[in-house]
Amino acid sequence: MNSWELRQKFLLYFNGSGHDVVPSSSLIPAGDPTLLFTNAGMVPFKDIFLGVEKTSRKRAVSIQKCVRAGGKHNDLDRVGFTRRHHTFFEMMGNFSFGDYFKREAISFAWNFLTKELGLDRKLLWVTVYREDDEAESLWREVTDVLPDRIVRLGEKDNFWQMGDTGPCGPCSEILVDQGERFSCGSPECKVGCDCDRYLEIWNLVFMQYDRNAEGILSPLPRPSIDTGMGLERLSAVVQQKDSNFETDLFMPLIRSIQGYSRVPYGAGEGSLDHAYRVIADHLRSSVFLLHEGIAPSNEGRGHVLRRIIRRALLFGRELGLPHPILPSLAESVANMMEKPYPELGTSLSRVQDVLRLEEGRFHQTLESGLPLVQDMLRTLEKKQEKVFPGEMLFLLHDTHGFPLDIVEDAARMQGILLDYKGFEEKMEEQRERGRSSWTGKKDDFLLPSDRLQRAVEFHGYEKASMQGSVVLLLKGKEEVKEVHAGDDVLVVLDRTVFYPEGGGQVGDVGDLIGPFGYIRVRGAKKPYPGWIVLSGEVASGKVAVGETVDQHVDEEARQSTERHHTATHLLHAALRTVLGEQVRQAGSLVSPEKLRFDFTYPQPISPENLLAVETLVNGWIFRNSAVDAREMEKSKALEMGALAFFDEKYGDHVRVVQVPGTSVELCGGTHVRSTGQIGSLLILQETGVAAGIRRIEAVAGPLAYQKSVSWRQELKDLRGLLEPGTVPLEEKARAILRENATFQKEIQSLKSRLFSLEEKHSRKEFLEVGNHRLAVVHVSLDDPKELRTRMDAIKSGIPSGAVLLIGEIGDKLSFLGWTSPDLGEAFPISLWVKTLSAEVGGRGGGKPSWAEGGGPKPDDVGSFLQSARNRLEEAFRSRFHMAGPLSGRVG
RNA sequence: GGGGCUGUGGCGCAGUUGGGAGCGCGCAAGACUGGCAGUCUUGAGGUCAGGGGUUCGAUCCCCCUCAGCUCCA
Repeated sequence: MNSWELRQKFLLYFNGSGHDVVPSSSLIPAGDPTLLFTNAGMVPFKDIFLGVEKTSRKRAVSIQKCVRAGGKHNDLDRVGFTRRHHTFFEMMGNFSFGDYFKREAISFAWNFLTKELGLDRKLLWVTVYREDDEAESLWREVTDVLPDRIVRLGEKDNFWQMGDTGPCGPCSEILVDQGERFSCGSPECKVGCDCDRYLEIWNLVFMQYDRNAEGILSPLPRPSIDTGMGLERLSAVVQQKDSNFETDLFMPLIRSIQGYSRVPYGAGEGSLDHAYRVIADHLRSSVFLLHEGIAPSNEGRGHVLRRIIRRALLFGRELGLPHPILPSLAESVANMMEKPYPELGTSLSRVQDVLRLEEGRFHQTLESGLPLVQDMLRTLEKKQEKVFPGEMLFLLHDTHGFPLDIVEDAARMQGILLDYKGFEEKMEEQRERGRSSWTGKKDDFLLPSDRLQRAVEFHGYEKASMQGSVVLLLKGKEEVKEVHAGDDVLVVLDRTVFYPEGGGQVGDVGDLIGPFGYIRVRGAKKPYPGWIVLSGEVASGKVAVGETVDQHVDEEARQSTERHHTATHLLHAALRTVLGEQVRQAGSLVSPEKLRFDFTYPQPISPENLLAVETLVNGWIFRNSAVDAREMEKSKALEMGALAFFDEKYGDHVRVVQVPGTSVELCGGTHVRSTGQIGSLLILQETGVAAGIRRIEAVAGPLAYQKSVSWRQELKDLRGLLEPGTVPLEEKARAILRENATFQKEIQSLKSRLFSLEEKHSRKEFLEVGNHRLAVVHVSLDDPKELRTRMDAIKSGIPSGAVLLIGEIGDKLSFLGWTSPDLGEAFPISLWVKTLSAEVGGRGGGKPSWAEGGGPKPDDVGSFLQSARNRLEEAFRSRFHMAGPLSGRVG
């Protein structure tokens, strides 16, 4: 029986007994920031069991896709090395919400296994909770389980709870005896043993208690049922396979992988079978996670995904798989899962793109890191050392993102150990740096949160000015009763129109006008929930606690901020429309000057897409839709599909800002009344801020207009300068650049011809000693590089000899010396360059046969040159008169 | 938010006491070869990411900006 038939049978069986078939929900748990991924079949029903969500549904059946990886207890490392561990799996389950209880649950499960699937009851065992007599007697009553096959176990195995408090209860498991050969061999081996012999296939949870904070259990009014049976395990049992990986849920994929490797897959027996299993498992989870819009990144879910993908690639190396390999294997997954999950096909090409990108990135990482590892290992070998330094490990990890597993593998072959302790120390330093830079910014607020009896009322959504009375005053860090002109102050009013910094929106600025003085407000913050603290400076007079002040928010700044804030929401929606749902807000800054929006996306946004986003936003602005902002219950907001982010905390009542048909977000900020007020949006730049996170900066309203005016002016000025006539400006500019390049080259070649002509005329002035020639040439220059061109011209006429070029440029002298290769040793010109440079107060040096130097021009250039020439000639003459047989003075 | 690394012909990369910008592939022309594959010769192609500083002189050292990678928060 293949897995597809198994799915059908399961759903049909329970549907036939009154269960609604509920399709698998997303791998990203909706509205549950505590959970990284959906990791059990009951996750979508959690709120029902907790009593938070009301439903008319009494019974449900589902096959829920799940991911277990990352988080606290993560056994990612074990996947592939056991028969049963997976990162991605499917959980079949039937659920009762206060409807049937133990009797039916037991009966349904037993009947399905023995009657529907025809499993032999002689192979089945049952466990119940130590104190659950009811369950044991029910097993005896409603099933024909063999009497000696019921085992009682303790809380560890057979008591289930969701959290420290809340619904919980005993559970009961059905196990399959796989036979002697799966046993660990211990004489103690029996049900409950960790080995593979007794395989748990179905867990029936009897939710019957509610545990309160003190740990006391009280009976639930409406006990419920939650069961879970892994599709992979059941398939292995039904298909009589030794491991989950041999079933039709994995084998097509494993065979695809095999097509790319020379290493055969040995059905659990081969030496590299674990690599096959890791890759197959990880591909399943990667494809499903990517399908959900999760992108590989450095944090949270994306980080887990990246680790999974990279781990698959790591094992791909063991099998010698080619690159890129993941995109084609992803297709195998999509094909294999086509029947239950046809939607995989629609996202396949996007999934493949991301995989290709990530694979390439990983490859790059390896290529940059591997040489470093090899070098280090060679060095260690030379030094006969056996420990790979932690500092190097840290460098590999921190700078190159290099997987340490690979280092360990490579090191092991030389018997070298890794200094993980040193690595951890470096890592801790890094963490400390991060922490201190973080908390260092946080200015601590001195007063305790209960210093304020009543929460500050916020009226900034409706108006920009109102009265309020002064409740607290701080001068610097000290609480005072009265503040005076020039003081830096913090002010708390009983009610305020000043928006406190939050949700990315900066705090308002404005004025407080009291009876005896006024304060210029620079910003507002929210040090604790319910507090709003204004900061500013007393501009004149004095202000005291208890006084009533007129508050005025700077409306121009506020309006500009509001335009930017609403524009941010539109931008977010447009990005999701153009680039896809994987775009997720990763940070935002909304100020009067501009908006800055960070979001997850794996690569730079193409100019076309950026334009498309900008056009879309402006279209929405011109449509002038009303912006609706109101408070409502959180559950209702989520039902509307409001975008909420996991790093934000919201109470039961939330504020929802909606542009009908375009954008719905939970947001506490202030907004324009209708999109038309934004005027227009102009994207200024798109940049990267970290791997996988892009940043867009933009301006709206008058600022956008001003910006475009200044761009127009720049263009106009350029046109005025370049005078393109009817030719497009860019083309004109290119033409000028091209022309310029040609001129440069022509000048170069003209100069070198000129220099070689000059050189021919002056050749007769060269000093000749035997076959050797010496030239000391003085020239004036515009560009120090010209010396080289001149040198080329001169030395081409000197087969053997030396040249010293002295260039005058501005108020400096510049020397360039050359000797032919045969004289390099005999007459090292570098010494002369060095000496002469020092004489004029500069420095110089180089190789014996080629040296440069220079310094400030001496007062009497003429006599310096003369002296230099004389000394050089003298040295040259004496050197070669004595040395050479060609000196002409033989005998 | 805070660190680390990288940026050199179209592509992949070298380039240490700071002293003439290089290699491989690709491209163009020519030669060898019966043809192909190939070999050889010659050549074109560079704001050394951009800007500033130190210096007689900067691809190299220092500072800033931009881009990419990466770790921490």
